[in-house]
Amino acid sequence: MTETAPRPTLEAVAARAGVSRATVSRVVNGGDGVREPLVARVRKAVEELGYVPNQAARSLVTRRHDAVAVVVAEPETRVFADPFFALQLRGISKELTAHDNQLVLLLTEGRDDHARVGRYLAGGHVDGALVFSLHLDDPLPELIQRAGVPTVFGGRPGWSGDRRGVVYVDSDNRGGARDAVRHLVGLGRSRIAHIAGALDQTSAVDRLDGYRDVMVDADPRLIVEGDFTPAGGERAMRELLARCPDLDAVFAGNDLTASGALRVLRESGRRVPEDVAVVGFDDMLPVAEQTDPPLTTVRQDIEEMGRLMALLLLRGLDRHAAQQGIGPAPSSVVLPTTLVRRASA
Amino acid sequence: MTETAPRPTLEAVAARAGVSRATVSRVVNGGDGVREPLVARVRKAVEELGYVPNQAARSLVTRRHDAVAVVVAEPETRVFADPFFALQLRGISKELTAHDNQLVLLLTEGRDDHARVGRYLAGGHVDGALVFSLHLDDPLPELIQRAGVPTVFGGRPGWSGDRRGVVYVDSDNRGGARDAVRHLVGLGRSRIAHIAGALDQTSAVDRLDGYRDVMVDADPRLIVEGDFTPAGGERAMRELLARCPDLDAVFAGNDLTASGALRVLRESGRRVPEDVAVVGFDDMLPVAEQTDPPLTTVRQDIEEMGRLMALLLLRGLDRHAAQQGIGPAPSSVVLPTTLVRRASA
DNA sequence: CGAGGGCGTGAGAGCGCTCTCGAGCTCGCG
DNA sequence: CGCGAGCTCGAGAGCGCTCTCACGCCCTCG
Repeated sequence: MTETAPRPTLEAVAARAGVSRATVSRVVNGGDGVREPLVARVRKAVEELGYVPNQAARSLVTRRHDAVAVVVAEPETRVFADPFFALQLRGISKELTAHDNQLVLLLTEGRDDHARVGRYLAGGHVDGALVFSLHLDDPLPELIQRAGVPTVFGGRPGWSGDRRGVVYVDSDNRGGARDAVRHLVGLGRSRIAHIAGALDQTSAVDRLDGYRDVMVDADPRLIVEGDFTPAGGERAMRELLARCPDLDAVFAGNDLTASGALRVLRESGRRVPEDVAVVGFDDMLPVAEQTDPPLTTVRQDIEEMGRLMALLLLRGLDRHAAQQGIGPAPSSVVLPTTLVRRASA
Repeated sequence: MTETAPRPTLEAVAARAGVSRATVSRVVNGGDGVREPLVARVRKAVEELGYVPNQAARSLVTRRHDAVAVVVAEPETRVFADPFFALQLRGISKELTAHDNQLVLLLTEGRDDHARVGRYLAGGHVDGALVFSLHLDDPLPELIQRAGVPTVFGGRPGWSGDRRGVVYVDSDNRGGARDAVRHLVGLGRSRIAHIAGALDQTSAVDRLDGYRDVMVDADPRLIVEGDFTPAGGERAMRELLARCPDLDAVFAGNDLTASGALRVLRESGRRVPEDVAVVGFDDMLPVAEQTDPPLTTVRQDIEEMGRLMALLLLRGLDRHAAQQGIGPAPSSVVLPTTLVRRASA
């Protein structure tokens, strides 16, 4: 806790360099149209005074903030239990930093928080928003749409409203799930179970759909809804073993679920992969590599998803600033997944 | 990606309510000294126009931003591998939100980023900073000290510079470690090993000190430096078993380390806790509860640490604003830990 | 009944910046 | 040698807000 010193203004720099405020401003913002000797003088003055532009004053006139809100709807603590969120955040941070934008983090906690977030976004404090809205019934996307803030969603928003202009970045959950199940089929398995994630999330739904694409007439008893947690995986696996003791493979909705399932399989005396082959989803490294046996899983590049979200948003903002001029309107991106073979299948 | 509508200004509200800008401003900022009928009229106009104050304009004159930077120095990906960071962030977010402050997240990636962060903080874009600086040789604290931004550190900064006025929030790592080791002693164990964290972090050093407090003349071969990861725990455990096959207990630097150690112990045919008792640190729930056997560990309230950091900073800022007037200068806080007994010791 | 003291309100300056506009200069070409 | 085009630069307005200050009103007290 130290004292804040008074900071030099444009005026001060101008005086020191013997030029006008306007010229200093030009130099600070790129220096086009200013002759070299002056540029040098101004740069020197800036350096000597340790001048840093006052962002508030600048925003006041430009109406840009060079700041982006990242909204994480977090009704459950689950989001924090796995590193998913952190990785995505890192990707976002990298991209924003590269474009000199700030990251304003908004974590929501329950319904009343939504209003707060809506107000903040509508308040025009940021140029755009990156929104993680996991659940189908989430009111947040609608709120944001109404706030009129340029937005990119993380994951396909499961959302019944007006879909025009909605931009999102997602993994190819369905395709990845198909690859996983096909892999199991290729291994000669036929009684392939699926532990889904909570089905109010589009990622869980899409993975289930992918499973069904391959297992066209699957025994419905082979499908159980989990919740993307290890504990949920255990519960689901127990139920599956009770229902269908003859199952010979499990496609788990994510790696955490798979880790729980593996534990239960081991307890029950099943050998993995000999008796039951297991495939996960995510390739969450600390999890997938540390399970026993190491997990065969579907990799999605989470950090890249974050990076891309930020990139898409910034592109959109540029377009916005340029009066819809340059380039095509950004559209949603679905990233491919890859199957990573380890020992469990 | 939608259009942004033009937002109403104070002027507009004033016109609609038939009062001056000054009066509207007063109402918006609490309404003291304005008579009831006017207050009501202004409130109505605000409501009808959907007026939201322009934060940039406000900051320009008040020199407050109601925003706090959270700086996470992250030379290693480790920070993201465990939910530690996310939990702390959540605590911070809650407290900031409760005081209507925004959270600006700054993730650093390598040395060159430090300069960027320093510049940003010095730029006066935020009122204060919460800094997680894990490593002893980190230049960040010094940079920030020089930037003159009110700051609270997460974890005791291991830092050779001027310590006056440095405020931090930390767990009682040393005391917690003592409790853990005493517990093992109480269980009748005498060959108690310690897998430390990377010793360029104060938390690791403090825990090691706590271990030494109890094991005053410990066999030095019983101490191995790990790195707070499961893989590091495995490596360390192997080395310990090779060096001291007769060990009967392990105090691991954190839960992740313990999980790795448990795996190696199981491999080597040791029973836990019968042959070797194991205690961890953190009580990281998804980890500690899911190990086999469930982990006895030292709990620290991570979210509370975050909350407290934010609270301390905001208090400091108030004092700052009030010309050092009210209340005592905030000082560092060390939070107590508690031993959580499960099956592993 | 008049003077004095609040209290509530409005006028206006100014926070630090960007950006438009016009003045002055240089240069090229007829 | 003259004139217009094209640069470079400075003057000044204004972004939306807060805050000081002064003015007018009402109330109180002598």
